[in-house]
Amino acid sequence: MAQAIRLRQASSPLKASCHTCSLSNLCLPLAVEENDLERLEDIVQQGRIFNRGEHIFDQSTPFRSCFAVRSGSIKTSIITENGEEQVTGFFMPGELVGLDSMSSENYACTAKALERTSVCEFPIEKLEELTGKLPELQHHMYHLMSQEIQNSHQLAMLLSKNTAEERIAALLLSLSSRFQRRRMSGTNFSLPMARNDIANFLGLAVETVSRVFTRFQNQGVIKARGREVELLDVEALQMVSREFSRQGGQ
Amino acid sequence: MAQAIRLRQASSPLKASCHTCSLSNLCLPLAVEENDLERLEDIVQQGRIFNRGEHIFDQSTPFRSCFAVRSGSIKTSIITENGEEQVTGFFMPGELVGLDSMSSENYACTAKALERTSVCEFPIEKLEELTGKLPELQHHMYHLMSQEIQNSHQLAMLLSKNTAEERIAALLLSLSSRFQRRRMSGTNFSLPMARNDIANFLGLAVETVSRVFTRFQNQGVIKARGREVELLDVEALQMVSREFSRQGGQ
DNA sequence: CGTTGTATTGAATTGTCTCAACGATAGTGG
DNA sequence: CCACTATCGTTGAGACAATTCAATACAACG
Repeated sequence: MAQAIRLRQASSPLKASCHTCSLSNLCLPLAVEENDLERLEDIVQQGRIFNRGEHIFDQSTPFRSCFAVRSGSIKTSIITENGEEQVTGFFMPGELVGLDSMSSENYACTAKALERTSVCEFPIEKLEELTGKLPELQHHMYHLMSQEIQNSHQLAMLLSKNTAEERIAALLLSLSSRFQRRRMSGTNFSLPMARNDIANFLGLAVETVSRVFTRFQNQGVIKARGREVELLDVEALQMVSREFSRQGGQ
Repeated sequence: MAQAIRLRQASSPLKASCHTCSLSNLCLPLAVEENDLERLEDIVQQGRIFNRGEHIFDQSTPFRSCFAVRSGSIKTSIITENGEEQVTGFFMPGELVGLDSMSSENYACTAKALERTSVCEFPIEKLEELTGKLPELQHHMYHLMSQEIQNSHQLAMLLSKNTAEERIAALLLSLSSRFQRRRMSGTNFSLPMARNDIANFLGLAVETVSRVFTRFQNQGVIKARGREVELLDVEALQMVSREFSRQGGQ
């Protein structure tokens, strides 16, 4: 008892304030009734900070928690038997990382901070227990996981049918809309990831990514300097990204 | 009351017998305690049969149910804005279709029977309700969805980094192991899908698929006649499928 | 001011696609 | 049972997008 009180007090300063979190409309709290929010907050460990390059978790280590990005950004990747890396996703604030590991004892991928990043941790047993009690939350979990499947299908589609230009246009637009969701500029942002990661993620050579960037720039569609990107002609990008199958019919 | 009894009686002959189903070790019953199995059986609609080419459900129609394949096989695909088709998966007996639609009002893809196919239907509201009551079942749902995410990542990887030969070898091995799971021959089976579907799924041209098949055949790795396939040298296929990155190192 | 990692640019190579023709197979109706 | 037709699968030759290899430019950092 006394211990319970002590714990509660001790964790109080660290305890999540989903109530006040600006991302609550994107993250798990979205699904939770105001009066149940405390129960979610009770299981969250909040405020862990990772520096650029640090691992949030590692492939093949015991799967314990899912993580919500609070600020910064994360890349997930799989290391194959050959030692090759495959980037499987980029995660921005409000997005949940680790859903692909819920089928195994160990993490299915490695999550790495692309910049100084703060996360909220949801221990999986507690989360599962809670979703069993809160149907809305369970529904939301299904929703998120399903979304992840769809995203991955979209990616597979992009990789199997689209040209380098189309893939990069699609990525830029995806990032753009994700920035916008957070009420940041959708046309003027800085890429959290290196060219290398983009290339890997999109199944291209780094050189190709570079070439496409400059090609877009020459066409006046974007302005790029290193990681700093400005989308000058969003419509053109949209054209490009869905303009496969039709030949040249701009 | 009387109605309840009537319903129970009426549905009795159609009611699922997960108890006796040979696929219960792959499907949802896997996660359910013996004494809870009835509750799962209560929500299942079993025994719907579809002929080759018939749609189990259609993209953009209201999402109502997930389906477990009982016999036969299913392909799922997305139709893009351009009218292009993208095959997103093949489903064999014991596997669950529709998980990618749980984030939306409507089905995210179309499911089509590749041959005469029998399915069990799980209405989604009832399923969600039940998973809220049976933690093991909830866990299993998370497991399946997570698996689906991983599969899709694997596919993305295959599409982005591997050659035509590697992709096809991987597909053949995947099918092989899925046949084996059902205690069927893993080296001698007939492909449920057309070359066209294989090509679409793997992001290749039909011609390329054809060429690789004959190449494998000339190398004595497989024997193929139409959809009938025999894997003559499984190890060679395994070599091929994971032998990217290393150059020429047979 | 080198050093290291990251990004860009160029030239040559190649795997896969496209286009096109042909063969095989299955289903249909006379 | 045999054409007839449609669909599916195979094979060949040329084109092209992206890769690979190689060199250079740029930025951050101790």
